[in-house]
Amino acid sequence: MALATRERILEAAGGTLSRNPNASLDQIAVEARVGRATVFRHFESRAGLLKALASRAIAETDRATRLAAADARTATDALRLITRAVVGAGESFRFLDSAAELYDEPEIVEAYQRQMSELADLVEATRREGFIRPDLPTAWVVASIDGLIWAACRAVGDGELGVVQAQDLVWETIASGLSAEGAREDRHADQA
Amino acid sequence: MALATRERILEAAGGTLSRNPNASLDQIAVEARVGRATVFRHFESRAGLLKALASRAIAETDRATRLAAADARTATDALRLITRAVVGAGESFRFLDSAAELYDEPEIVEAYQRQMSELADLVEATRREGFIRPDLPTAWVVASIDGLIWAACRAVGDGELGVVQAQDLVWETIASGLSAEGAREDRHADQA
DNA sequence: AGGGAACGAGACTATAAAGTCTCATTCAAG
DNA sequence: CTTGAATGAGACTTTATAGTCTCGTTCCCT
Repeated sequence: MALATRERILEAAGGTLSRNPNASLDQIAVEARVGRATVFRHFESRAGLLKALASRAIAETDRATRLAAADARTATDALRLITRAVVGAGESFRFLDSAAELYDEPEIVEAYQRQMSELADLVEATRREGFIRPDLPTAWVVASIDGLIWAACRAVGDGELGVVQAQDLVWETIASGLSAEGAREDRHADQA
Repeated sequence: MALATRERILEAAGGTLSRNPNASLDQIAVEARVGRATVFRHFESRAGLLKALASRAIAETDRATRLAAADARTATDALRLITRAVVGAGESFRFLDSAAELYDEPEIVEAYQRQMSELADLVEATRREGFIRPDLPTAWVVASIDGLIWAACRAVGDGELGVVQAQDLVWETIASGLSAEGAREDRHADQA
C-alpha cells in the first residue's frame, strides 16, 4: 500500500494546491484521507513534497513530448501533438501556477528552462516548415503558446471547457488565430 | 507626506509581491523604505493592503477601458486600445498572478468578474463587426486574450520584451494569429 | 495465530510572520 | 520657538503551520 498512499498524497496535493496555492499540509492530508504524520513518512518536508510533485509533472510532460516526437512526421505535427498532450495533462501541473517556493529548487528551475528551450527549438523547426509567421520573435511565440495552454488548463479547471474541446481550441487558435480571415485586411499602424 | 508614503508602500508591495507572492510585510516595508509599523498605520492588515492594491489595479484598468471606449470608433478598435492599455499597465497588477488570498474578498472577485464580463461583451461586439471568428466560443476567446496578455506582461517583467514591443505583439497575435497564412490550408481533424 | 510494516491520532516543539504598543525623533506649520 | 502629526525602531504577544515523537491499531504476509 505504500506506493498507493504516496500517490494518493501527490494527487491530493496537486488538486488542493491548484485550488489554494497556500494550502497547509493539514488540508492536503485531509484531502488525501491520510494522517498528517504519514505525509512526513513519504516526504522529508513540505519542500520535498512540492519538489516531488513538480518532478512528476515534468516527467509526465517529457514522456508526452517523447511520444509525440516519435509519432509525428513533421515538426508542426509534433507541436500539435505536444500541445494536445500538455493540455490533456494540465491538471497534473496546474499547481505550478503559483508555486513560488520552487523558484529556488535549481533542479526544477533547470528542468523547466530545458523544456522551454526544447519548445523554442520546436517552434524554430515549425518555422522552417513555413508554419509559424517569420516576423514574430521565437520568444514571443513560445510565450504565447505557453499562455494559451495555461488559459486552456484554467478554463478546464473552472469547468468552462471540456478537456477535448480545450485541446482542439488551443491548437485551432495557434494554427488559425482568433480573428476572421477578413480581418487580415485591417492591419494598420496602431500607436495610440 | 501621508499620501506619498501610502503610495510608496503600494508601489513597493506591487513590485515585491510580483517577484515573490509570499513576501512578508517586513520585506515590503524594507522595499518601501518605511518602518513596518507604518504599513499598519496606512492599512489595517495584510489583507487590507492586498485589497487596496487590487482595487488600485482594477481602477486603473477601468480608467484605461473607459478612455479606450471613448476614443474608439469601432468595437474592434476599442479592443485594440484596451489590450494595449492593459499590457502597458501590466506591472500594476502582475502581483495578482498569485494572490490567492484575494479569492475570498467578494468585492475584488466581483470586480474581476465584471471586467471579464465586459471583455466578453466587447468580444461579442467585435464578432458582429466580423473581427472574431464565428466558430470560437466567446469564453475561449476571452480566456485566450487574457492568456496572451499575461504572457506579454510576464515577458516584459522578465526582460524578454520591451513594453511597446509586447503591446504590438499581443495585438498582432490576436489580429493575425501565430501561423503563416499558408498554414490555413493545413487544417484537418486532429484527434490523436 | 503471530509478527512486523504502515498507518491514524494527537501531543509537543520551533519558528516565522502578523498584529499591537510605546517612545523617541523628525519635520512642517503657525 | 512651539506644537502636533507622521514616522522609525524595536519590544512584545499571538497565531498558524512545519516538523518531531510516541503509542495504539490495522492489516497483510507467512
